[in-house]
Amino acid sequence: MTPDKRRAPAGAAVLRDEITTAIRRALMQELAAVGYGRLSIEAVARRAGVSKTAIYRRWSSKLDLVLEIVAAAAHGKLPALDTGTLRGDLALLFQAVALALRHPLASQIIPDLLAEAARNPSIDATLRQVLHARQQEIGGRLVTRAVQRGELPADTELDAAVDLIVGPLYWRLAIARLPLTDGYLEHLVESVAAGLGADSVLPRPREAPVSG
Amino acid sequence: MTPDKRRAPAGAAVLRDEITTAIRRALMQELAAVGYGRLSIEAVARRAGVSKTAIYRRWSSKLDLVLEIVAAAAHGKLPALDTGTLRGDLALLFQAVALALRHPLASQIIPDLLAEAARNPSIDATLRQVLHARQQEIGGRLVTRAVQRGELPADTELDAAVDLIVGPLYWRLAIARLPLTDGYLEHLVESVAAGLGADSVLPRPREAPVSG
DNA sequence: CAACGACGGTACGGTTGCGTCCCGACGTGT
DNA sequence: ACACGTCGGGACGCAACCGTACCGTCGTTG
Repeated sequence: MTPDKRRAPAGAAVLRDEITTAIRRALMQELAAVGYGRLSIEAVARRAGVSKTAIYRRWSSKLDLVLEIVAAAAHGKLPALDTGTLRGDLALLFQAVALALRHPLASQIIPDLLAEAARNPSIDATLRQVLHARQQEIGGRLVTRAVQRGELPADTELDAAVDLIVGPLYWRLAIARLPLTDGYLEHLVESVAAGLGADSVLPRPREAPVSG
Repeated sequence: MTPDKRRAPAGAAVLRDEITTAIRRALMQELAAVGYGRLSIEAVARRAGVSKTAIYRRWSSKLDLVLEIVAAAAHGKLPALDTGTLRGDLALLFQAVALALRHPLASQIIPDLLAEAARNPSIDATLRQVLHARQQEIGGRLVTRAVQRGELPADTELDAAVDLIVGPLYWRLAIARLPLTDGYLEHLVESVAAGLGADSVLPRPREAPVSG
């Protein structure tokens, strides 16, 4: 039974959005600076200029805090990504990924959380929802359309295709942290397209995909 | 001036190898269990069944400990890797990488340290020595030989080639942590070879590489 | 066989972070 | 204008860890 509430929270008795935002930003910065392992609520509160209580009123634990905020941050924009050609789609996707991984925060937080996911089931589940699943979806659409156009063989395995698409760029930007030289992305488009089984860049009519 | 030493350390006054080994093993396990961020000397000592003093007598700090042990562990074996064909070399390399990343310890420690390297210059430098440089070397030899054989174009960029070779498999095994299905490695060999610019698997005579 | 001397282990103070409790401040609704 | 009730902030007890100092132990050397 829910007793009639005396009054709805109002006035000063309501969570201030500015504080919530400050906590979110501070969390991202702390996460980038020290990683999830060393992350402390106190440091987040210090950096945000708020009290620990302000945080604990909003999230029940450090894990809750990270999961909610990271998931929200990753729920951002997903590109439409339908340029009409496999190479066009790849180029657009790579540009989006490169842009995202340019963010100093993202390029430090993402590898850190992915590593942490190997030992923390909650983080693992969250990342699979907001990262891997999204990649599978984007990659799936990209591959499916390319197959329908006849650019890729019909028996293309989505799983392996995603590895081939995502792996090299992620390796370079997030792991090796090497610069993106001129023309690298364009070159990568060609390499990945060829690796996926697309015809050479020179337009050469392809036979119909295996029927049945 | 160095006064004549009374006596060389001997007997019980010498570091016991068994203790050193136990510390090494415990460090790897702790590193895998909690990551570098949370790593504590006390936990390593507990797990090794030794005292903290035993650790501090051997290494001056947590960073020293990790750097020395990780570098030593990574200095392991490097495959000869010269099978006579690009695809043979790739297959051998992938099998070696897959084997290494199967080790539960390695697959947890490596991503963790790579993420930590983004914010710790010492770790970054060490990993670049023992990982990246080695990859560049192996990849360089692999590509160079393939170019000499005419399997790859002469203007192949080593940098991008390494990304393409290492990225997909690392992504799948260490980041996405997906299983290695039957035939995956063989399939990956073909994809990467094609991505690098090799001819189709069907032997088709290639014109002589660009002369000069 | 006795003395040497560094070993491993325990104990210690200092620091940091967790999670909670209490308090004065504040803006809205009656 | 007043009462309401949650807000943010500071303080507290508890726990873990760091790095060091001290102490008894042990195997080798002379």
